[in-house]
Amino acid sequence: MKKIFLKDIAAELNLSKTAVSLVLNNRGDENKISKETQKRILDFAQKNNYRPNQMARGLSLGKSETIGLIVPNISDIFYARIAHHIELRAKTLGYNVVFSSSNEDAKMEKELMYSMLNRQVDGLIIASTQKNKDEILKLREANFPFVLIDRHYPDIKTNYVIVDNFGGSKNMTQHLLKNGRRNIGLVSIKSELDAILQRRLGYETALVEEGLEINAGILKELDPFAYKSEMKDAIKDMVSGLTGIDAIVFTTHYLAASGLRELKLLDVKVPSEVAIISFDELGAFDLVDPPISTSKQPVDDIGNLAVEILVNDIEKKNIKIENQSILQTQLLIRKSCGV
Amino acid sequence: MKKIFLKDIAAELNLSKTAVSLVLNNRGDENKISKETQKRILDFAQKNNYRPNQMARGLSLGKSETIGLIVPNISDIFYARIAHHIELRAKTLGYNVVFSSSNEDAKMEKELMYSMLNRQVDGLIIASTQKNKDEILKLREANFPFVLIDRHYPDIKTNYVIVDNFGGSKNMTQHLLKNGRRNIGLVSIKSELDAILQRRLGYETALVEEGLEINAGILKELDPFAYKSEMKDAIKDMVSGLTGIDAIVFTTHYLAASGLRELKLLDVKVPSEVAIISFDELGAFDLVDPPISTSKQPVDDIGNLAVEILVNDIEKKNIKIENQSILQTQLLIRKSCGV
DNA sequence: TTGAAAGCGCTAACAG
DNA sequence: CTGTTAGCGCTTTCAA
Repeated sequence: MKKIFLKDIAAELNLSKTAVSLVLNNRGDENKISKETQKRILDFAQKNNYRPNQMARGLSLGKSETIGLIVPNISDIFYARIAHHIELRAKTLGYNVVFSSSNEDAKMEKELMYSMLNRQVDGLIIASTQKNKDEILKLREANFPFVLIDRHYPDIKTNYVIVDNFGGSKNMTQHLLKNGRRNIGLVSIKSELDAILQRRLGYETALVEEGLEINAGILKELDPFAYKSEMKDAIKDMVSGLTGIDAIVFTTHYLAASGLRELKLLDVKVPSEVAIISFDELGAFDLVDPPISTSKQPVDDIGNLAVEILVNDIEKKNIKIENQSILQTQLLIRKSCGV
Repeated sequence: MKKIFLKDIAAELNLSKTAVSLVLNNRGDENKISKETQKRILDFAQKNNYRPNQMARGLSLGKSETIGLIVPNISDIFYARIAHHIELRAKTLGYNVVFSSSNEDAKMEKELMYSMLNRQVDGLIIASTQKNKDEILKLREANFPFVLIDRHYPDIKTNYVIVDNFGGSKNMTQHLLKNGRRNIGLVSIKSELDAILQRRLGYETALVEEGLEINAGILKELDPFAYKSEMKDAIKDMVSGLTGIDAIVFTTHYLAASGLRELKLLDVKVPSEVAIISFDELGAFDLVDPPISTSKQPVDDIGNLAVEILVNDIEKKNIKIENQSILQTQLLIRKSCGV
């Protein structure tokens, strides 16, 4: 089965490339090409398994019908799930998706953005490092369609789909308070990410509204690339007699998983001695010992919405209106909270 | 910052497009273009942030420097991890990757293959549904570079990177036997996938070699799309007085997770009453109650190897030699086995 | 060393 | 209704 081109089918059928192209792009009627001719073309193309060269098509059209997706790490189940929904939605709308992981590295992210632009993606969905303000601004200036997910730039007007990190985190903390925990610690990562700041703020706000104090001893911020090794000391420190916390809020699922490992190693009883709760979850959080409570993020909505907003921008070109969605998280209470 | 093209920089510098193109592709020396001219070009390109249009380049070159990845489901942590490693390795070798999920659907998979071919990917990495033999054969005939991962077609000679499903599964089962379990059940999915068959075979072989019998009561094969709802009965059946199994081998991580859920609901003590072990694992299997033993797959090696083999084929074009790797799994023993 | 020109495969005015 | 023609942006012979 050898490759067949547009011109081949034109030649074979004694027609012009134009006619064939038109028909194959469903513009036959519109250009008043006889039903009969159309059928001949379609049949022939079908029978010979004609497959247009998308590079040629893209070059000519100035678009690729491809969406670029940049996430910190595709092997993080959270982003993998989002990617899946993005892919599904994109497919139904006629778009492919190329993805890349930035590894939280600003320079890499910038590279990826340009690499994808070079490849003529029609739009970009980015879970940003939040360290490439200039590049994001450039995209905006250039009127290039893009939507930020999970992480946005609070002081730039862009499309974005994020979750209510503040609210979700506050909820989690309030739940612990409601259940009698008074000495609640936070384990987070050192980060400028707004999402992370908001989660911390939600936590702090809940405490403050309850008239409780926050001090360094109960607020740990670990190096995002060394949290596993730093976790032990952090946990040890928190559960020691000095601070003696009775609950911990973790701002990400991997922190919660890692934290629980250390708690077990230290033989701290969860939840009787220390309750824990996590922002976002891993697939098996309900099976863990004890099952971990969580503020669950609506990954499907994030993915679907992002694609819809993006494709709308790509096709309608009404990029002027920023489309900003803040989705709610869902509080799932499990045994790790002690209730 | 407006877009700049090859011809712009040629015009600006009073050179020909050829010269500029040559230099930009590192073929300046080879074509004896003066160092000075080269520097002028490079500097100008750099300063003006020249970005070649990859569609044009690809069209001209007949290749895209893009690898297509087709997996059953990118949100399965197993494939997400592989994807991550594929992406990393591909990037270092100068390739991008487009991915899509087939959802285990043969027709979809075929669609995706062609869609990617249309987009002129230079090669394909496929974790196949194993239901598209004809298409795979066509790829082979066409001498198109591709490598199968995770699942291969046992009766077709192709490149592939898979794991030793039989051995891994046999190991798991033998471990249970060694620890005194005599009535070991299997929970798998109804599937023609060789990987799944091999896992079952490994289990059966271990039993048979021990002189034990296999009967329908201890061998459950669930519908891959309805395993969650079917799991309850399967488990109930196995632990009932009639069959009274004392251990279960799960052939996938999601089956293990789901099975453990049901065991808990039925108040079956793991591992004292029933030990469990899983082929492949979820991120939190060590935190689960009890921590689940597993045959861990080397996702990094799978990804890296696949890319290396593929790129080698793409670039060296020595597609004649099939490169077939069967990697070993790693048995991780945790509490769910009772030791 | 350099440049003109053809061509990759497809689309889209425009003229007939 | 159909065909001619001119690109899309880049690479690459081939001749100068």
